Amino acid sequence: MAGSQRRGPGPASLRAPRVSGVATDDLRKHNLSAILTLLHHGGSQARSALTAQTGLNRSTVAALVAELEQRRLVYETEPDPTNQVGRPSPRVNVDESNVAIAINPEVDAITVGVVALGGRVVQRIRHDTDRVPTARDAVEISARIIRDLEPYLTRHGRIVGLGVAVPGLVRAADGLVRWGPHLEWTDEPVGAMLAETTGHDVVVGNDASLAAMVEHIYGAGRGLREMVYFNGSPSGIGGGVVVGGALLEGASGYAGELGHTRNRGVDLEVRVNRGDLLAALGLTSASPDELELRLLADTSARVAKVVHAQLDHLGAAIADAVNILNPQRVVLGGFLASILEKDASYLRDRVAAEALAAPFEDVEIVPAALGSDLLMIGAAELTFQGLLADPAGYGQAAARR
Amino acid sequence: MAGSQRRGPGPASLRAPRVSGVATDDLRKHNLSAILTLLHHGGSQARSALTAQTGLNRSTVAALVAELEQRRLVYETEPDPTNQVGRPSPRVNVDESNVAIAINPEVDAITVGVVALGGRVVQRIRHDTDRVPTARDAVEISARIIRDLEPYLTRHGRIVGLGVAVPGLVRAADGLVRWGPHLEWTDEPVGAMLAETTGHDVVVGNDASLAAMVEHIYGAGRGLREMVYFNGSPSGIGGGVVVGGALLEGASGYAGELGHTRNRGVDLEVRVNRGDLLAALGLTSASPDELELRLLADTSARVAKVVHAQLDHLGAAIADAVNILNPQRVVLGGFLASILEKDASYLRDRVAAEALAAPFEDVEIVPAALGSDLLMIGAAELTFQGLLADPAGYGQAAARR
DNA sequence: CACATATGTTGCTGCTACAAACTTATGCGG
DNA sequence: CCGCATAAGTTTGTAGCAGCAACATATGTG
Repeated sequence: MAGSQRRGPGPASLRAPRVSGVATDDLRKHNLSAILTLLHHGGSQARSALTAQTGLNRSTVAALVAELEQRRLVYETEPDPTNQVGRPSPRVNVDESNVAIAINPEVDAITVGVVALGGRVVQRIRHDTDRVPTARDAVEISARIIRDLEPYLTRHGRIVGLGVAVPGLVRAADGLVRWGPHLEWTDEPVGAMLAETTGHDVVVGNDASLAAMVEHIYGAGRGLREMVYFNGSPSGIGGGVVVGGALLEGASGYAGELGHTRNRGVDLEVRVNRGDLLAALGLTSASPDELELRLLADTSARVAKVVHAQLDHLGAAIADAVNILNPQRVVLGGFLASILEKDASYLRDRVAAEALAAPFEDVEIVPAALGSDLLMIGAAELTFQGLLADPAGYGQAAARR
Repeated sequence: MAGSQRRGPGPASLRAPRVSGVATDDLRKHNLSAILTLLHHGGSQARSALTAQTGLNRSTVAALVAELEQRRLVYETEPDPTNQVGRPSPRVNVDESNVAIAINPEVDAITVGVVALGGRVVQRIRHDTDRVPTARDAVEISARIIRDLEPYLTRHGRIVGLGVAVPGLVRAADGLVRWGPHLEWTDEPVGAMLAETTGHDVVVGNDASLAAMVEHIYGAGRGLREMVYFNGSPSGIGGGVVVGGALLEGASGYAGELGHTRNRGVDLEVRVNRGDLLAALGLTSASPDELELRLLADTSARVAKVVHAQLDHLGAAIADAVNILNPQRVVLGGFLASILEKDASYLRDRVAAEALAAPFEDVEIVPAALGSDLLMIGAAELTFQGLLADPAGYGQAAARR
């Protein structure tokens, strides 16, 4: 059984030739998807809660949950003692034996994780490399780790697929890494290589976009329809945009490159960068937490000046995003969260000065809520999207092969 | 019968508390909507073409068209002589007796138009004003014109509603005009006022966003899923963004303000403006066509310099949009189309210099395709969206009242 | 212990789209 | 001019889906 290789966010089928009609079986598919997605994103809950959220009849929900249970995607347990009148409703849980394998290649390590349906990171293996890994290195290292994990995972459940979070531009159509400046990758078909080597379905996405998606689903952007995410990492500024509750992909999957907006003739990430902060603090390296602590503890004018200079540029970039996209919330991750915490009102004033009043009124600027497992969950989420979109078809397709 | 007042683009129902489940009647609604939308946007066509495009069974399409016909939204006519083997398929036409009334207030005139389902502008009345109209002026003038038109329109068909294209920021929730700098309007409830006065449903939208929508449906962005539109008018630069085939609204309806991106410390529309072009050409005023002709005929270095300076800034703004949104096409309207035609390769080079290579590869930069009726069609389109989203429910609701 | 309340369960109904069989209208080749 | 191939309309019956009503069950309250 050869794995197939899919595009970035979202299952390939949604890209298929647009046919606008909808038949009765699409209906079932949609409702199964709605329920499984509610559980995957919202966690275990009473069946009656699903009834309320979907707006479907309770007999319909019972039937749908039964089908998902039969497909080993969820299971029901005894009702919680709720101290409420009325018959208690059974709890519906996602079946965590369905897992995705997440892969995140970086300049100094390859991290491979196992993420259960529902979003819990079950396992996480970091393989440090002594040089910047080539695409082939990354594939071989991950494949080796996966080979070791696989027997255990398939004995207790099934592997839905592989998801890769890459710091670089990923072509949606086929998961080709067009350009990864820090990894020095150009046009590397990582997805195809991994599919070939491991025999699993593979999806590939941009790391910051995936982080945006995860903050949207589980973090600081939860429940919002319009959100913009900026992430500051040692290697630059990445971003992601959520529109209408879904990650913005663009025509080819490159959308969301907020770090490369040309703010005053140069890229935003040239003016706003982690290195200058470290230098101002007199450090050569620091963990994200350490940087934030030192930054908040520092009271020197020199550091304040650097932070304000960076907030000026960041503010302008946020203002542009606010004018163009009119989001409900702007979420800042990485060191951008740290400089936000350092002087939030200054940043807000800078944005206010450059954005239009009306869209500015509605926007909140907040730090990211999630920590280090963000990219593992994001890569896995990419993989789960196919299953979530068609819970019935997915199992069938796998069985038919 | 009192008219109700709705938000900007899109029918209010879609904003209702998100219920994710879908029942059988939603299915019917969706398929009726799909067929009516195909006809409204694609024009009259053979029933068999609808079958092919929807992917539905031909008996299903026959039933759906019959229902639309019974609701007087479409009618079938004799098949075209196609010179093809096989039984000819009847032509299905939108029923043009369903009309929307479009209103466009400007600094020197109020234009009211009648637009038929299908997008044809049936009538267009321009009322010049001797001063910049207040919101009340605009409402009274339009209401008077509508009162005169109404008997004729209701005798032959029905008025679906009123659509208003306003040069300013419009709050989606209730159609309030938050800020219209050139009209000098602030927080004017034009929609509510018009609904009150005329008794019709009213929807209000931003003029440039509506223009973007129309270029997307009928013009230079036809069939695309991701498109960005910049419009250059005497009063500034407006914009609109199409994402996933739908106009981007943002959290409150203000999205798409591309003219106010802060390119080098000032708004784009300060650096790129029509006045400087006229001045360079030694003109004080000119029609759009005239400006374009003079611009293309001119060979002076002075004009070339002004054009190139403007293209520099426009190029940077387009590059930002390309990096963030990764559109398939960037469409330029108004005088922006004129400076594009003047030196398209220069603009392309400017964008190339500032945008990332990958998203730049996929983008075309083209002039707008549609002319002066753009805003009439756009305002009407806004009105038709409710009908298109639920062809059955719409008629019913009106009848029930 | 009776009652109100909320939910699960069961059997039936209506709606929707589909499939199959048949019919009709056209072009084409002899 | 006729028969055949083709493509589409039409008719009739069917499968699947969600909803609904009636009944059953489990909890809290007075």
